Amino acid sequence: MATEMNKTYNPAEIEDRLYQKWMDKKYFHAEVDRDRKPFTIVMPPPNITGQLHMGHALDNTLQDILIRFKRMQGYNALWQPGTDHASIATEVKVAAKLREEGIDKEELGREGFLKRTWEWKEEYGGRIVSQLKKLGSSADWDRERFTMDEGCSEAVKEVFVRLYEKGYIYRGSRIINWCPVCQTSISDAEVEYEDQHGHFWHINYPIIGTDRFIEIATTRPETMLGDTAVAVHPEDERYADLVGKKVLLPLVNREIPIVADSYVDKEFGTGAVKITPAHDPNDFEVGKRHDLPEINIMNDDGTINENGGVYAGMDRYEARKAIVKDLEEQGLLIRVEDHEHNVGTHDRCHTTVEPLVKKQWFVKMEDLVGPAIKAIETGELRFVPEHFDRTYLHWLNNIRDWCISRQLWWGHRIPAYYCDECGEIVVSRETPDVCPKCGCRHLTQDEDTLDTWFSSALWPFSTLGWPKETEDLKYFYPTNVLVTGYDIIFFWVIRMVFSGYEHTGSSPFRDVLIHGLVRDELGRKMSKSLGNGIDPLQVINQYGADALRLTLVTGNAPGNDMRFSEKKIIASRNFANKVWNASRFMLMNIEKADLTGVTLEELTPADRWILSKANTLVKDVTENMENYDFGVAVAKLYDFIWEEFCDWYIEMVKPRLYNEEDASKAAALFTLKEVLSIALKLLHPYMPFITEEIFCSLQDEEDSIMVSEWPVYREEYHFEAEENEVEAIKVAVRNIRNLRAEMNVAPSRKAKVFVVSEDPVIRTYFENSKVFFATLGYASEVVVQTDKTGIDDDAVSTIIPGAVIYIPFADLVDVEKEIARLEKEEKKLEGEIKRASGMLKNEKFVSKAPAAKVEAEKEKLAKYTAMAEQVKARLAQLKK
RNA sequence: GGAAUCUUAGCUCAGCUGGGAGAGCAUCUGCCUUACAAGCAGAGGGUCAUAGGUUCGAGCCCUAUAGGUUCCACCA
Repeated sequence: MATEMNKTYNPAEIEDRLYQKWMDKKYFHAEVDRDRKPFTIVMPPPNITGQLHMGHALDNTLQDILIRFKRMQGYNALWQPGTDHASIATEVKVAAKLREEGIDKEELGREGFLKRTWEWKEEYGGRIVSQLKKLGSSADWDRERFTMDEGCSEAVKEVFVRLYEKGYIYRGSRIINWCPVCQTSISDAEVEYEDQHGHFWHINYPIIGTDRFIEIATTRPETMLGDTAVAVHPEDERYADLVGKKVLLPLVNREIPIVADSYVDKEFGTGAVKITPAHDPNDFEVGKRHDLPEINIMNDDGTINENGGVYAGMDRYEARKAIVKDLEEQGLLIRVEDHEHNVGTHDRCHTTVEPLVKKQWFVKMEDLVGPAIKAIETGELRFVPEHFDRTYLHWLNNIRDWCISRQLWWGHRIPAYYCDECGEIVVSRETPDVCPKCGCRHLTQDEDTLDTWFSSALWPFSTLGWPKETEDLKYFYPTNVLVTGYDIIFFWVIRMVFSGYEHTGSSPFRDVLIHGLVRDELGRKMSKSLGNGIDPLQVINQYGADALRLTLVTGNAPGNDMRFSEKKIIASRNFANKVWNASRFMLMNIEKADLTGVTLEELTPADRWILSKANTLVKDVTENMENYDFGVAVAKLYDFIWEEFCDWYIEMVKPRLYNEEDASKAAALFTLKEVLSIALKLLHPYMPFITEEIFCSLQDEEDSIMVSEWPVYREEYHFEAEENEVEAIKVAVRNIRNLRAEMNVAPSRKAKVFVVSEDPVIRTYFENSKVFFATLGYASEVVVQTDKTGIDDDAVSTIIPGAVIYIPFADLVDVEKEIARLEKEEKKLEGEIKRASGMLKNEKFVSKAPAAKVEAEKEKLAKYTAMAEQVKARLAQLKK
């Protein structure tokens, strides 16, 4: 395989093949194993209507990174996948499809509609799953679940009955948010507020028994049809004498009272408010306080009903126009102002929501939420980044009862039955045959279904078998971490947490890793309407899943939004190619080599240096990954692989590999293989495909990198002295390159390099490194000596700590330029000296700073002082 | 109205418990050096939003201000 490797990495050739291999080998599958520690993540179930978008790609990449990391660390790692039935989204989609076929949902009937929806689910529900696979997701697909499968449905029923029996679920007439288009109630969380231009209509209501009027102002004149009072503030002198009087509601000619209620803001509008208890949440409360009738004037589709008199049958906006016109004709409309206001809309269809009084099912939240609040204090639940616990707590502390019934067909039908004879409500796991109260056999099940999130709330345990006490549940639950976006904390995270405590006695997960949104290049949200969405599948096809994954994690800190762009993808693709070529280089050289029996004693300082660096990398990457700092971890990996390993180590090693006589060739190959293998393993969670492909060509004995052992820090790989040694050589090489570049010396022009040092340790460094120092420093010969014997006075030079390096370029030297270069160096050193000595002269620094810090500064000062002296001496010589 | 968060190189962003400002892209100079031109070597570029404070020492901690983003609440 080695010699067949392409010059550039081609992901399309390998990704599907490797994914199939992983599936065939069951690497993603986890079984209960009491001898191993579990590590569990539940996948936020994507909607069956969904198409993979960048948000999914980010969310699932993060989870896959974690699960692959933990799996390699030896945990029994389970990533539990599945899909969500997405009640409204799916129902709307299927209804639309039926309409295209000329079929009306209502005519088809509930049963027929559900049959068609299940068929639709079978056909399209798996689409998002196959897309997640393209991304490389190592979820346990054998355990794939669906929120409406048998087990999850049983869990839902169980929870409903239990909560009902404990008094947490009740049915009542309350003001709820109604979507006239979807024709269902929705919860507060599903209402999205939008700024809209509107008007403020000032209307005169005539006061009965006088010739006076009271002026009210409204943004929704059509609701006056349902007015049952006018309210003023109790301390408003302007209206004090009017409280208790009655007004004649215009157009409707209903007598309604003027009441005093502190809800009214004296300063706002006219200080008098029309009260429509059936169509406004605040008015509803006022109505309750003053015992006002609730007059519903609207049908479910947003048209005016029979209570609206002549306006009956009109759409709510038509009625508004008509009413304004009629008021104007009667001279009751005083003026119209422009008005900016926030209007609640349905988050699915963006229709303006209509507050209506309806009989619905609710979950009483106050007591249920207690443990979820406490979980933050006790640390049983932790947000990453931490500040999201404030968002979470704020919502919990202000929570209102959760409206859970939906007037939809696709979903879990509410397990409540009504007796046709006596009206008794029976909530039961089984369909009851007889009414427990009157004994008749005429019971009808509630027509409504439950909010989609009611079942999602149970996802972490329903997928593991709850309410049965399964082995899976006992072993894999509670799960370790939940990965999700901040946009879903209210909908989902909170509801899972209180459900977990209520039904299983513990938080469903310990950590919640929050990520941000993937935005477009200009920082805008990716959306269908803007058409600025980038299709992850297209990116995968063009650049590979690994490049996509890498792009999504680089430079991305937890909780922060990121911008996605073609440029970033290309950078990631280039890195993949870099890794590919480094491996190609290795494989081209390793073929004939026999590495058995190579010991650490045989390694050169360069080998030990890179091994030691790799060892540190293992520690850094592991630590950062444990803290969910994937962006930091991957940056360290990137830098190590590209700079240290490719640009330095591989270049250092080339002379040894190209020389058949070199006795340390095997040591070099051993090191290359060892370091590359470590780096690939660390990189695998981020870039699973390319690392697997290379690893398999590298290792014969192991099946797959994804089940290989995660590297650990090894004391025997720690070589501090060699690290210092090679770093010193790197400084020398860099100085020489810089010097040559500034003098415009072509790389092809080699020159003799003299290293002059009185320090025997430094001299040994260069003796040890001659083999690569020569090539990296473009030297025809490297001479290490203790003094300047035999070096031309006008050789160019560069000063490094402990040594001066001379390169005789007789014909090239421009003394003026050389002096200028050295003076620049001198100035730089003097700056350093000033800084260090300044700190050391500060008594407070010396007495208060940690001793190690003070010591380090002293050493630096000595080093720079010595170097500055060398520079000065050299300058004096040149200026002679 | 309340809250969170951000403001660091031309652009996009890192910067871990406070201890000499980083990366990628872009720019400029050289290189087709037998792993890679999707590459190599070198260079330039930042009063870390502003003003105070704490500290021996602040990009990092505290306070205020300005601007951006987001969330929550909402006056009819």
